[in-house]
Amino acid sequence: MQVKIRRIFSKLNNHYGLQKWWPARSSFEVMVGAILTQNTAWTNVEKAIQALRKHSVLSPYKICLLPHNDLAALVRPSGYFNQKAKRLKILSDWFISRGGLRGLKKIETLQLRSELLLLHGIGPETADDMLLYALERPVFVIDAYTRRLFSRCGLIVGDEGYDFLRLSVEQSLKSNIHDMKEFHALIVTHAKEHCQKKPVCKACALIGVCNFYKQKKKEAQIEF
DNA sequence: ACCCAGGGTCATA
DNA sequence: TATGACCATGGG
Repeated sequence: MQVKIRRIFSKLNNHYGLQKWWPARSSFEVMVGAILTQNTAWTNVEKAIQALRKHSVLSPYKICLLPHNDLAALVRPSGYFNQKAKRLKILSDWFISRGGLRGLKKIETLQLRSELLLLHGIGPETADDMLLYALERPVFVIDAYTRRLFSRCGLIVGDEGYDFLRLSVEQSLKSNIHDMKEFHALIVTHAKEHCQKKPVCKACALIGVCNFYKQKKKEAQIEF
């Protein structure tokens, strides 16, 4: 398991190269993006971020002060705009109450993670996005792509818990923050470019990562 | 016209 | 605990 995970990381890394995630201008923007991208295409998130920037409200203080309807209108392109407007306000309120970025840096990783998970609208993946990419903590992000890839590679059955997968990757990469940032980014890049809506994933075969193929909407798995 | 996207919450059984 | 409904826009 550990060896296979490292092998997948290595192959993706050799093929796609450095990813340099997360695309954002500040830690707070990473957190905003993490909420906005929930079950949403990143291209839509970019439009929402641009709108927030254009109106100069991409800060926790501005978001707290902005009326709900105005905020919802700005994040409209990212979908679920009513939910996400509320979640952004909850995040901003917490961000300020914990002393901003300076305050957050003083908090232990596990404490930070449990606090994030208590916020309404922030689940495991969103919290871990924030911890890894905004707060530089050694926490890996498990998303639907990771599960799918690992499943196709025969590493997992599919019903493993979130934390089991997260800890498995964290151990495999020896809690190296840079590698964890890259690995998650590589998995997303790979999935977006080659594993969607194609009968045969040429990249998987080329890279030798998962060699999956589809048959009439049903996936078939080949041994890794 | 349908399917999916870098999830999470809530109600029900 | 395990499914299903719901949230909503934009691109393929």
